[in-house]
Amino acid sequence: MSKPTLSKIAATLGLSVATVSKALKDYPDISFATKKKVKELAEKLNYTPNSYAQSLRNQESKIIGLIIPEIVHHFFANIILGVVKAAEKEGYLVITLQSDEKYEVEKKQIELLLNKNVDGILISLADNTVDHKHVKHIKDSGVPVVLYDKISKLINCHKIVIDDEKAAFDATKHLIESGCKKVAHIRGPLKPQTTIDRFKGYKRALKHFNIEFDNNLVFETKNLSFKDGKEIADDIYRNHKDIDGVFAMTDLLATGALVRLQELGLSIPEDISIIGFSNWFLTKITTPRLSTVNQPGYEMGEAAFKMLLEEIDDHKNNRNVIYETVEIPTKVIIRDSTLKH
Amino acid sequence: MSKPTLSKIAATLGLSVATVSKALKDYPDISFATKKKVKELAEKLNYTPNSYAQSLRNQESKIIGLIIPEIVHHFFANIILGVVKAAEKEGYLVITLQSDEKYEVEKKQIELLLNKNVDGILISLADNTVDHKHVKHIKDSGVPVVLYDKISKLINCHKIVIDDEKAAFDATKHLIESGCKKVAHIRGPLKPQTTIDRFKGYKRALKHFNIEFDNNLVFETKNLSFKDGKEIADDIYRNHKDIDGVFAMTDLLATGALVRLQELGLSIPEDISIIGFSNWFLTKITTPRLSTVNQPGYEMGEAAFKMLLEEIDDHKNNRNVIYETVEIPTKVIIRDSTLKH
DNA sequence: CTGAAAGCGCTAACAC
DNA sequence: GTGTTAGCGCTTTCAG
Repeated sequence: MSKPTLSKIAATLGLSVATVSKALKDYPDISFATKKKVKELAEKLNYTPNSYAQSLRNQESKIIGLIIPEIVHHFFANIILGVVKAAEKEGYLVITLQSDEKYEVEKKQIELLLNKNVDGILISLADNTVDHKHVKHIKDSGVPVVLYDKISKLINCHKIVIDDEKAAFDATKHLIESGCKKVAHIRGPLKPQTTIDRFKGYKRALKHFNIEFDNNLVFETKNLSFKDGKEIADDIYRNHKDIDGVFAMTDLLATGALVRLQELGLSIPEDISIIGFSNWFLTKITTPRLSTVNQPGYEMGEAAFKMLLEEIDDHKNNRNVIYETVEIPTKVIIRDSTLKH
Repeated sequence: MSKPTLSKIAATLGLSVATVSKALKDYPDISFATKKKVKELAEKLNYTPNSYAQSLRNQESKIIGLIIPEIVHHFFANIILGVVKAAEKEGYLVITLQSDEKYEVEKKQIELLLNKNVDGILISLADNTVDHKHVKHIKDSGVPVVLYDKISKLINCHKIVIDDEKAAFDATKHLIESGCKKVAHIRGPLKPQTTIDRFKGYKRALKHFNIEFDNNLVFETKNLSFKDGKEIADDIYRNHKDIDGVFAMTDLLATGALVRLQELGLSIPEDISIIGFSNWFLTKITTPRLSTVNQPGYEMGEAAFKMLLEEIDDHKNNRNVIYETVEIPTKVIIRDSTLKH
């Protein structure tokens, strides 16, 4: 019951291995009769080419690597799905690895993937990744690489991102246009670019509506956790009664604030509007349902794979590539935690 | 800048390919001096073996396949993570594919994986999978396969499961022991085994406490959705005022019921206790926080990989295997939606 | 202690 | 139209 090979088919048919190979691939210089014979037997034996041999011969595996900071995560899981489905459509399979948001792990995993001779690598940088030698190393090895979501401007390659600044601008704009006069922002720690960009978008929206920026209305959290959201809500309730709108940098923070403010007796959105960010699953099941910004993970994954494939092809054909950064559009999703206008 | 190979190292060192290969693998019949020379040069050139060639030669790829019904799913994402991390530790990489809970897709993906000559396959059967020829085909191809979570008793292979019946028994028992007199059950559609087993566990718990089973207290839903949970809650409120405990077959159903019952003015857990199933992330952020049953995805993934690896080894060494079914223990997690006792 | 040689299964240039 | 040959890079047996 061992796997049929070209040589076995060749032997039973009294042909050469080369002829069988060509027959199966419909080379024009093989007679119709031979092709028929070969294909029939191959079919009957359930022949499939040995992929190791093909890879060795063709120097390509039709496998790509995907490094993701956190697999158990609504947004990132959507990215995985987008990549996997897009890849499958094009005959590629995906090896997924989790970097745990750690530079050291990321580095090791790049080596694993490179040693496996994958045809390309998709990677979202860990938050604490500052040095980029490891990504450089991928490029030096002649392996195409595409950065998605958390990128670095210092690396020259294709990139797939969302425009965090614009998305945050839109979210804040929605709050203001729906009637909020005093809009607070719950942000994350200083470092990652996403935090900075969303903060910038918030500020730009205020400016756009001629509202003076007030640093007392910006609340910084360490963990982006549900609990952090609740604590900020306490602070708002006690010390900033005049706040009537909150743009939180993640849905989890927003949900924490939403839950706590209601516990404290406020009505949402009548007393205070809240909008989150990411459109996580949980936004659909809060009471009231949370307005948010859709962060299109699936589409990003899809786009990232397509760009990678393009580069793989360019690479095979020795075309030189001009690196692009593609922005996937976001959209404000208005549910019930903000006022309509 | 092309990849160094054994023959390049051999050439520059004036040795044969065979010697270099053996030196790198510390064969005892190579002199220390030669080993040193070879290793130093390999190190310097950053030599890594070509994995295609190794695979072809050794007939193994150190890659396994993982077929999962739904990637964007808290429980399944945890399984992926468990598999990926356990595999990485043993030098294996994981190709992940999503079957969309469809038999046809499942079948196609098994072929993809088999054609890629993976060393083994991990698969959770789609809900609508009834025929098992495709899994049989894996075994016939001589590729180890382990079933996890959604299994079939008709297939003879290693399996990793939780004891749904016992878990449901424990959940119901907790409700009864904490004082509930009339315990309802929200269940899913008839087919999947998990639904059946959890229903059985519910019934056994009633029996264990000498409570008569009442089919009017069993609510069947089609989609296991948040909305379904809400609708059942309406039904309970209108027609079954005496129900004081609910065991829902998923956290989402439980959350729907919890939200709706509170909207209707009931206090939880004072008027009615609710317990869910799976310990999804969302259970921690409901108000009150949802009691549930922990479904250990990470551990299942880990265990599934370990079993697969064992079988891969057995297979390599021509040991014949006795198939086992391993149960990963679950645990009732008491939070605030059920009474303490 | 080292190397020659065979072979894993497939592809493609070239010869016949 | 078909076959021969070489080779992808590595491992391992066997001879020296």
